[in-house]
Amino acid sequence: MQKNSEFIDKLRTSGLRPTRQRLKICELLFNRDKTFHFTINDLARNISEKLNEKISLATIYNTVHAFKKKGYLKEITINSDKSYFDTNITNHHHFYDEDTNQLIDCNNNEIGKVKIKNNITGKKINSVEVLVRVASDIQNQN
Amino acid sequence: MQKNSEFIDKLRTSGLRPTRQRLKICELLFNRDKTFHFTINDLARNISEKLNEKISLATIYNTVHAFKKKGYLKEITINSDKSYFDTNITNHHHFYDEDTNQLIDCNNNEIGKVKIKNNITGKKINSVEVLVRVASDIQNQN
DNA sequence: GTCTAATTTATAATGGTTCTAAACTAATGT
DNA sequence: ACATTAGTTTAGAACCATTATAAATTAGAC
Repeated sequence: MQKNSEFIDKLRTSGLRPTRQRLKICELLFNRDKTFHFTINDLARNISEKLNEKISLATIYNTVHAFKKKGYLKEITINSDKSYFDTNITNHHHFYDEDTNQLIDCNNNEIGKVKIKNNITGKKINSVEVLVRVASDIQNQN
Repeated sequence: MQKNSEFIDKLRTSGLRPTRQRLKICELLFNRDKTFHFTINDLARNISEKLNEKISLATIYNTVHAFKKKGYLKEITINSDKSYFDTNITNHHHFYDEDTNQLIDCNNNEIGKVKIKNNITGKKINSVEVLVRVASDIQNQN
């Protein structure tokens, strides 16, 4: 839960002007008890349903990408045509339910720490992401 | 290294007719010492350079997807606009070099076995994929 | 060879994302 | 308060990777 003035500070300190549109999107994304996953499409739908004012699709794309760049969102790519944004920016992993297309955060202790024994010479590790794909126990259909 | 007759069998046993186009693509993809990663674009370029005959882009898409569906290829999605296919269909993980856009297989012992302590009730695990993003040690540029 | 269903093909259509350039607005200085 | 400037928003066009279409071709079976 964050207040409007906190969003203004947050945006300003990261070099983004706190515009009306960005603040509305902040409220929708960050003024919550729990973090969540969304697609651009989800967000656009949410905005047009919940808000009295319209925000241009271009602005939605711009804002989400700006927030990602500033580290307020993480992108989780499932496959070439399904990409989610995550308001949980801590290091964590995911289950992906292939039946329901649901992306589910792993709790602290559901996945043990991934041990990287040898990294590529001269490179530093930016992230380690585990994606566990699950589906109904019944025989997989093709 | 596989022979043409082996590809014919492989295709036939999986219910795919061994057409001239599919066999050519099999040769390019599977007639190698080492497995590798490619994008559809890479493959299309490869075909137009190395082959005397033209294969329609639609056929390339169809074939790659058919091969994936039959389990002869795995798809590795890096982000919303970068997706690779992998001729290594064994369980393994990847490094992704964000400087060079190179996808690199992890050797057997570079990443320890990922421990899944709690799975989602009633679901079976289809795959566990780890992607380690690396980049030059020098300060990350935005 | 004949038949049928699968496959290939060129091309059109699709649709999500990015680009454009004009209008608007936040921030700063006067 | 006003003027200026650079950043932002906007609608709509453009882009482009992928998929759909429907006609031509081909593999497999008889």
